[in-house]
Amino acid sequence: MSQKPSIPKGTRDFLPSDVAKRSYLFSVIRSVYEKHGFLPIETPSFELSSTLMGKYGDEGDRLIFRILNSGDKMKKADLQALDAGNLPKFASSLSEKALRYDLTVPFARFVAQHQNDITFPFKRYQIQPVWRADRPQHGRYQEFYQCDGDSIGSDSLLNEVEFIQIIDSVLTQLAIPAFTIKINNRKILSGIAEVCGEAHHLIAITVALDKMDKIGSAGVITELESKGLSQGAIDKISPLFSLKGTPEEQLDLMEKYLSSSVVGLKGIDELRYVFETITAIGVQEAKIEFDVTLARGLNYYTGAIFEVKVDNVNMGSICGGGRYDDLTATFGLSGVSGVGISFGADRIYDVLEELNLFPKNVSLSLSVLFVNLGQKESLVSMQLAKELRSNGIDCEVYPSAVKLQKQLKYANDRGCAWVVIIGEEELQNQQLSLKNMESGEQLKFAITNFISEFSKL
RNA sequence: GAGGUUGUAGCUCAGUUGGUUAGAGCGUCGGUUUGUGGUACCGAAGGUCGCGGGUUCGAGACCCGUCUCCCUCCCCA
Repeated sequence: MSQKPSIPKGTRDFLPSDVAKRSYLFSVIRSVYEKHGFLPIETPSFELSSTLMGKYGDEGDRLIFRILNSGDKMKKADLQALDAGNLPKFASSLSEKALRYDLTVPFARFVAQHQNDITFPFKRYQIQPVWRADRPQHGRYQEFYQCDGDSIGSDSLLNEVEFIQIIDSVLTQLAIPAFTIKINNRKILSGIAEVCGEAHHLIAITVALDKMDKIGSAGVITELESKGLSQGAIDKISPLFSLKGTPEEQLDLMEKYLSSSVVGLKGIDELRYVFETITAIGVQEAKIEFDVTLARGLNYYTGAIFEVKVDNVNMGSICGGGRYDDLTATFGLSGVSGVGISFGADRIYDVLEELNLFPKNVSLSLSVLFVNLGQKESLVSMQLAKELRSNGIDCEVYPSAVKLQKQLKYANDRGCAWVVIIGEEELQNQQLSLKNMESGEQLKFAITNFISEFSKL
C-alpha cells in the first residue's frame, strides 16, 4: 500500500452531495445579488504581493499565503538580507505573488485598473475562494469561499440600507430561523476615542471593545489598562458597556455622549439615517441591532460596519462588511467611496447543515437509467436516451452488459426513479420494460411511442 | 504566532498491569443456479496500529521528537 492520501490542513474535498448543497447555497446568494442589480466579476486567485501586503494590518499580513518564485526568479533571492538576519526582506525577495486573502482588496485594485471601463456607481458581486494561513478551527478553514457584494463610487447611505436588505433576503431565503445584523460606525468609535482624549489609541480601544461579549466589561478594562490608557479615559469609556434600549434610544444616548466630537456626531447621524430608513421599508426576518462594541479588525473601514450572527448557534460571524472611503487610493484612484459585505459561504453551509436546513430536493438523483443487456440492445437505449435528453429528461445508459442485479443496484444507489430494460425478448417484440424503482412495478411500452408515453407519466 | 487535545482497516471505534498470526460494526467486493435493486443469509478483500527515533527479551500500548485532527487564544468568513 502506498502512503495514505491526504490534503493540506484547513482544506476539504467535496463529494457530489456536498457540491449539490453548495451550489444551492451559491445560487441563492447569486440570485439575490442579481435581483439588486449587482454584476458579477472574477479576479485571479493570486495577486502581486504588493497589491495585498499592508492592507490588512500586521495580523492579516501574517496570514497571507505567499507564492514562492519559480525558475530563474529564484535568483532574485536577497541573500544579503538573509545574512543580515532580515527575514521579512529575504522572504519578500523570494516571493512576488500571493494568494488572495479576501475579495475586497483585489476588487479595489480591479476598480482602479478598469476605471475607464466601468460606470459608477459600480455594483459588483463576486463568489470565489480565498486563502488564509490561519490555524483551522470550528468554522475556520484555510481555503473558503466568500460571496462579496460591493457598491463603489457612491457615498449614499442608501447603499448601506440595501446591503441590510440583501443580508435579510439571503438568510431569510435560506430559512435561517433567527439571525442578528449588528451595526456600528467607525466614526462613532473615533468619536469615543476623541471624547476620552485618547484619539491615538483608537485601534486599541476598538479592539478591546470588540471583545466585550467574549471577556466581559472587566476583561475589557484590563485590556485597556494593559494598552496604557489612563484611568480617566477608562472611566469615560465604561458607561458604554451597559448601553440599553432600542437602537434609537441608544443612538440618543450616544449623541449626548459624543456631543463634543464632530466625527462622532457624524457617525450618529449616519447610523440614525440607516436605522430610520430600514425601519420605514421593513425587513423579513432580520433583527437589527446597534452595537457600540462592534469594531472589526480590518483597517480600511471608515463608516458603517456590519456583522451578522446566527442566533443560538456556535459559529463566528457568517457575514461582515462596512464602508471604506478611500481604499482605491492606494491603487491610484482617490475620492471614491465604497461599501460592501461578504458572506462566508462555508460557515453558512455549516450552519445549514447543523440546523438541517438544506431542502430535500437538492440531492443529485437520476431520472432514468437504461440497463445494458448487450450491444444491439444498448444501441436502442442510446438512441432513446438521446431523445429523452432533448426532451429535458436526465438519463444515462449503463456502459457495460454486466449482471442485471448489479445494474439495478447501481440505479438504486444513484437514487434513480425509473429503469428501462431492453433485452433480447423486448427487442424481438419491439418493446421495453419500464420499472418504477420506488414501487417495483413494471410496465411495457412499444419502443416507438415510449418517449411520448413517458412524458405523460 | 501561543496553549491544550487527538491519531488503530474506506468510516465509527474496541484492544484489559507492555506478551504469540491486531478485532467488531458499517461500507466495499463476490456468492445465494445463470434477466430484476433497496431486506435476509454466506463468504472475501482491506491495517509495517500517523511518521521517525528510544527504552525492553518483547511496544498499538511506555519515553522523546515530528506531523495531523479537533479545541481555546490572536484574528476573522
